[in-house]
Amino acid sequence: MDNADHQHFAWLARSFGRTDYLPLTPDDLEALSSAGEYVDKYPGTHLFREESAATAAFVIQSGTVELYRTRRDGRRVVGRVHEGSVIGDIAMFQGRPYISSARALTAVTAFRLDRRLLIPVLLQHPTIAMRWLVAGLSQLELTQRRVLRLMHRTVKEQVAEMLLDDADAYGEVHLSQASLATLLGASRQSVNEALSELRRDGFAETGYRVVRVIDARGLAAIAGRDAASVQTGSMKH
Amino acid sequence: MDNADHQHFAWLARSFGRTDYLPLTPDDLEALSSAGEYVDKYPGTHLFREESAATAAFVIQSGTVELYRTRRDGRRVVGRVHEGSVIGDIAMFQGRPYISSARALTAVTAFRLDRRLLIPVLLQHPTIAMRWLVAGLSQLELTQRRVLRLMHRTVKEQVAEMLLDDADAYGEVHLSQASLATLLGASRQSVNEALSELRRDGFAETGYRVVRVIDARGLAAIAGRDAASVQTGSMKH
DNA sequence: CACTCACTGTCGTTGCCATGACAATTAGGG
DNA sequence: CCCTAATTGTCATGGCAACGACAGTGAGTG
Repeated sequence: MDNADHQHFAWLARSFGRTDYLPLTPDDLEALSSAGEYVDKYPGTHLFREESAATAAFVIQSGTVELYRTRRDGRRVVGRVHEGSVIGDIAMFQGRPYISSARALTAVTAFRLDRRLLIPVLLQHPTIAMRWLVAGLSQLELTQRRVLRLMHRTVKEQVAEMLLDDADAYGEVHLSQASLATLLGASRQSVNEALSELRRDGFAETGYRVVRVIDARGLAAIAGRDAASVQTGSMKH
Repeated sequence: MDNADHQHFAWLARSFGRTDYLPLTPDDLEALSSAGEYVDKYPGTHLFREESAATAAFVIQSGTVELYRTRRDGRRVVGRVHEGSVIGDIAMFQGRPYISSARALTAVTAFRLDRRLLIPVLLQHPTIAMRWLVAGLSQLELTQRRVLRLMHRTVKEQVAEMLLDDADAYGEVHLSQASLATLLGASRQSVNEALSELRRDGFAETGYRVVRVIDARGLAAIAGRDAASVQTGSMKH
């Protein structure tokens, strides 16, 4: 497992955990109800583990799931997902192993869609299958575009862009600086250096495994975006 | 249109023109025959143009098609495709504009699959639709992995890898150094510098709009497929 | 056969960032 | 409540590549 592959998997796992990737509606789930069942997970237990065969996809109903990958030098958390998210679906469709592990952080209820049961049902509901797969295509393309947008910019610009894209509802990004560095393909030291400057200039605050966005407009300026595309909701006064 | 987007589109166009992306079999085409018709194109005429609505996908039956993108500073050829290739399909499924222009270089016969006719037929043949879309997903993922594999290596290593991956049956890559630079996200000068060294060491020859692979093994060694040079440098992150 | 445009080939300068080394701080388990 | 592992914070060094500038060469056109 070399570094580029690790980065690839980290992005994919993170990408498909995003709140804007919600390929299935409640109506869809209703139609697919015969292809799976509800499962309850205690905190700390796994929905699936990386490298194992992707026999099922999961739709989170309630609770929080942590996505991470393991390497020689330890775990790297790549993201957290909540209700509505669909995880493990792309690996399942491709018949590949899961690209990340998924572990319940809180008590979790999920709808488990078993591959063997799901495929025949999808063949009876081809519109759902096509919407789902097209959503996956779009998400993959978006991810690639994000990666390429980050490629040839300074680490400071990359960090600023990353913070804007990945901040949660409280303006916080719950990733270690090492995880950020992995996603950006930069060194931990450079990320730290960039965060130091952002902190000094009052754009962000840093803590243990967390970065808080303070001034989204300032970050957007650094990231080289036009201010119109900032997603904070507090933009319009 | 900024540079990262251009690079993104160039990779996608190139990716889906690859000989290993052949999502449809002759049997599939037989089943889909009512969704389109054969079209003949004279050399120099276009199958489709970038930015226009993707109303159809094309399956090349015979002849050579050139894929290129246009920028302020001129055309950039991103690849050439031959019989069996399916082009324009991903944009069509997503309902997005074409990401590149496709122009016949020789006399070309293609099967044109019109979106409005195709979708209903695919809903009657959901297995074909699912295979097609899953092939698209895999191709996109492969592309992203290729991009990330190239990211944190020297330009010389990137060029070596690119030549190996993209050489045709005669060991030739028909791209200008500027096009290579765009795909790699490097400067034209650096690509030229790298090619100079490869030429000096007898691994490749360069000409006008063409690079010939002379010593594939030597290039493979430079591309970092030996464990020594790559692994040590990428341990830490 | 001019003439133009696109492309190749080179040279300095400048600056960003990977790397290694090490101290300080925080979490979480026993 | 200690103790270890994980994480953050900082510095010096060296190397690669972007950038600007410009000369030389190939290809197509009228």
